[in-house]
Amino acid sequence: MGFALRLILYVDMDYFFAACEEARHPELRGKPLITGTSPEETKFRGVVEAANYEARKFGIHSAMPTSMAYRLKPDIKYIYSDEPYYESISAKIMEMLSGYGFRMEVDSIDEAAMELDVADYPDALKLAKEIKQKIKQNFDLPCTIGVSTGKIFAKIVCDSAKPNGIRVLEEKDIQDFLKDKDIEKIPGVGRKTAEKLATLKIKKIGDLAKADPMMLIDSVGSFGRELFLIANGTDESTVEENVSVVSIGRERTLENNATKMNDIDSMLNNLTDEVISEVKKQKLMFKTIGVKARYADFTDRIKSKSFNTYSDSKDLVLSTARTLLGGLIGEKPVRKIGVRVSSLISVKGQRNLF
DNA sequence: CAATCGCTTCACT
DNA sequence: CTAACGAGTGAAGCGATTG
Repeated sequence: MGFALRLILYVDMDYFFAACEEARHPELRGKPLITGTSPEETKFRGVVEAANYEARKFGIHSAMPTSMAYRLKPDIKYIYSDEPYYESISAKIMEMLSGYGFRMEVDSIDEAAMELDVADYPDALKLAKEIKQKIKQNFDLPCTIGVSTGKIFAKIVCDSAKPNGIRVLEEKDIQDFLKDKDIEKIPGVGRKTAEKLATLKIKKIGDLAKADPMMLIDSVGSFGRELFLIANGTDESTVEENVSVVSIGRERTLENNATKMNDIDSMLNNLTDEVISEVKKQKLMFKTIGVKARYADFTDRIKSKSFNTYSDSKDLVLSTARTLLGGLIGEKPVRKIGVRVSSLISVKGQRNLF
């Protein structure tokens, strides 16, 4: 007791959007359920955002086209994701967690890391159980909690304990736990990175641990160094209280593909409203405005423009976005447009670094 | 030649 | 039948540009 052992507790809500729906509509429980990105009328143009575990039994998972989910399970229950509602539940959960007073990093709508100041694993396990039970009692929602000596280790072990689990990974067990796991279990390693590393015959985290760090850096840049350290049991990640936002954007698929500015005007106005209200809510100003067009053939184009002063003006976003999009709309039909602001500064004055 | 710009790529839910 | 299915949010990286 007493010496400093850094312990991170990582909370990840299980199938969060769908679980929120089960919590407010208990009659949905026990049956396959998905929430998706598009309204009921056009649901087949969208993708699955969350799938409960009954749905996953049929091979359904997030990011899968909704049309495919229906092919796998024709009588599946579908709900159009109600993100403001999930956001409000999330805020309450995060508030409850921050009430513990530990350093805490909110990673997404359904994930958070807490840096504990307990001195041993039994205390951390006890705390994890208490938090899990509170989330169940207060919100009727399941979650999984991972505990380890670093944020990344805690996240990986959390993933391994899903759903509805708790798992503590002690320092002495880390290497052994990691070595047979696929490298894609490391946050930040997706398909492309995995493919690059596969050409070096690296598929498991154990392969990473034995690799030549220089070859790793050659293959995936500075990320290679972090990967090597992780694989060898060193997690340098830190829990950051105020991870500042780099950009704020909204994008949405049009009801009908567009070929003229006229076709996108109202969507552009809506997206701009949403971006501006988020900017104001977070008390930010921006210096760069960007747009994105996705064509019917699913190729994307983006354009952006930077100014030399900060602003939070809706009119500026609207007029700039309209000009930029004007250059992207032509023969090729556009199915989706987006608006984004970046180069952000906090209104309180100081620059938004880190 | 360092900082910024405009854009592409990638990850993740 | 290995193409086609295909939303939304955001960070990182990179070559080009600029002061």
